[in-house]
Amino acid sequence: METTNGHDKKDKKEKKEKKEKKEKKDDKKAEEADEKEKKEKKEKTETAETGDAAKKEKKDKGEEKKEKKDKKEKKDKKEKKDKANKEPKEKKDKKDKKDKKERREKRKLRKEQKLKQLADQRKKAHKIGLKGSKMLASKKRKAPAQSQTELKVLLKTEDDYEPVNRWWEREDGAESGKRGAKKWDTFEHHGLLFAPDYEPHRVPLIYDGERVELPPEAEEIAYYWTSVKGTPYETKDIFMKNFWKTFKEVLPKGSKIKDFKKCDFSLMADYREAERQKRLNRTKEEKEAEKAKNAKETEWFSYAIVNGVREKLGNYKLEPPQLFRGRGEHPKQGLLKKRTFPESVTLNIGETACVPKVVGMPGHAWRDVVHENTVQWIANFEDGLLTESKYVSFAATSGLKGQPDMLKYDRAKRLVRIIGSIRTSYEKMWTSRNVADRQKATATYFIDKLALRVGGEKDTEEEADTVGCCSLRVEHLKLTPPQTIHLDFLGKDSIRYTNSVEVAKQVFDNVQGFIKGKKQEEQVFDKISPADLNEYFKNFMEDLSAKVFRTYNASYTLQDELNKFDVSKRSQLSQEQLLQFYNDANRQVAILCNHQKAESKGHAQAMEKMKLQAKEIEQTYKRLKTHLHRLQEGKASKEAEGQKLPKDAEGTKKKMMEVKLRLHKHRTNMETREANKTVSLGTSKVNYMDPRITVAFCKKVDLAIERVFPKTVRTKFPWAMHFKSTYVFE
DNA sequence: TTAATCACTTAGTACTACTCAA
DNA sequence: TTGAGTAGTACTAAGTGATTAA
Repeated sequence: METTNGHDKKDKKEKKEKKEKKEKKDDKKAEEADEKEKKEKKEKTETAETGDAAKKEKKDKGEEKKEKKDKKEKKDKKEKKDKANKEPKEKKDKKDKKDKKERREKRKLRKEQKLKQLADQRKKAHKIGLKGSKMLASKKRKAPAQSQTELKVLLKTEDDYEPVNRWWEREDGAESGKRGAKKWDTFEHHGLLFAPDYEPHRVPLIYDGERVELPPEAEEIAYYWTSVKGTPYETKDIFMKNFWKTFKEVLPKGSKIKDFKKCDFSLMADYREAERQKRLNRTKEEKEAEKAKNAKETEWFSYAIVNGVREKLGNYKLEPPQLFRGRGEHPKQGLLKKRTFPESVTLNIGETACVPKVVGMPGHAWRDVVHENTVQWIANFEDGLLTESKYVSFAATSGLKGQPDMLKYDRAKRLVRIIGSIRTSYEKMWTSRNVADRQKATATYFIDKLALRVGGEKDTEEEADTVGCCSLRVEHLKLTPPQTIHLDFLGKDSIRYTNSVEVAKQVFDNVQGFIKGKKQEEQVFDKISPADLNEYFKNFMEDLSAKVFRTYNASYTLQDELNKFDVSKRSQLSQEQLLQFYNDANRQVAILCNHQKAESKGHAQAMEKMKLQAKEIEQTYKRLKTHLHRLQEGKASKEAEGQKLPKDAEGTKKKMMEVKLRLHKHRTNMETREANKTVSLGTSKVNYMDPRITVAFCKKVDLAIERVFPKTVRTKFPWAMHFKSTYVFE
């Protein structure tokens, strides 16, 4: 048990007294500093305003008042201090506390007054500024820009800024970023924004050549169908079948609509298109006004306050009803994803916070309200179709998302240090007598070398049939001796992965052994699951799992590619060329992780056009070359006039250089476009590559960070921006 | 021990606003 | 000035991995 002796008590008393003295001193200092700042700011502001006599008088009067006020305050303070000194210790302590509180409140009040005063001044100054500018305009416009700029600078107060939430500098960051850790003590938000009601348009459907007006319920489903017009869903069998099933269910009894093929939705589709055009044709002002109106309406919902700090939310708008657009061969695509009502929503909020009202849905109520401070969601709701619940959480720019994200890159960085021992381990294990161990080692090899996802089990009746490493089937592999494996399967989002790799001889032999005697639809790694692999990884690092390998691989590859940059040639390169170098590195990562995108509609056509343009440029160059020869032989004058060619050899040479450069630029452009036609660079940038590597590279070669990180990415990684050019991912 | 659930990250698509060359 | 192409962003589907329940 802890004990306290007399000496300790004395020490404590002394310390306490010292502390109190210090606090008093600090309070006084703070007050003085406040006053000084106030005075200075006021002086500056007022000087900047106009400087005319009337204003000065006001200022003088104001100062007089302020001085009187100051004196009074000082007098009050002195009196209190004297009085306090005379009082007994206990009373004095109480009194001190009370005084401190009072002082705090006074300071707060003064601050508010100051802010109000400054805001008033700003309003005044704005008026004066306007007046001033008009006056100046009539008087030869004497440097109006300068005086106005000054006003702007001086009139900014703390009112104009929100303190930066430097969550990455918090000492408890590493702990609070972990899953299951306490996220908040106080937590409030305004609930969710429900999707607007469907508004019937009464545009008929044409059935078998006849116009049929549908009841609102059926019209709504039919109208959703027109939203997939022009997309691949329109012609997909599962989608059509499921839509028809949904549509039939809402048709009135005895409806003559019996056959999907006889349904013509074109009038509705035209109506949708007309509405879209109407929106597109709005004037700039109309668009801006609507944007501002929407922003005002949604602002209320878009932030939460976590431990007193404002944090941006992500998907606070609930998903509107629509036909489900599952990827690949998802068995449920085309079915209706129903509207979400408050009765399907559970809110998570601080115990002492006000439970937000259900806005726009009179008579409805939240399903439940909970106070879970170990999770990062503000609400969860049942999906209107799938048997899962979805979460409403914070934006990627928030601290709550940023903290674990930052830890993710540190985890991948720690993997760099132990990857050697992991490789030694699995290379030893791949010859084990135990099949499960051999499979574990071989699967780890694929995850390590090819950055494959781990590949969990899936319910193919509810989801599309896609696979990852552990769920690979015999049909997905082809083996070519001595040691090449061809992979061809549909991965996440039904994106096709094709790759032919020369693997280690032992890996080749193992895979050959695993698939021997198995049917095409049987699993290659039938003795292991993702959980087994993750358990194995825990032997090397407490928080290592299969997905860390992808982060590690992406970051390592990026750094490796960027290291190829020859700094000695830096001065010869433009920002465009530097950007291209970076994007090439980024592309290597995207290819490794198999990040794809659909080829844009006009790609082939655009490429054809570019090829023609390239030919034209080539011809121009040839023509110039011939022209130069003729000029040198003294024959070219007539042709030069007809074709607008330069009149002398020097001019022609100069023109030739220009055309050559243009051709080079054009060809590079074509190559890049072709190389990027199905490669998506953004996914690895946002999710996989350690941002510090990019920041360091940009600083090293003097490439503007905005060229590689758009605003959203920059605000997602504020913690990475201050790293130096010497940062290394190792 | 296995399956189900929960909580989170990763992913491509669709749309809009912006940019730049013709 | 226009229109094609691109960048940026909102949206939401589809993964992973830890925890809980059976």
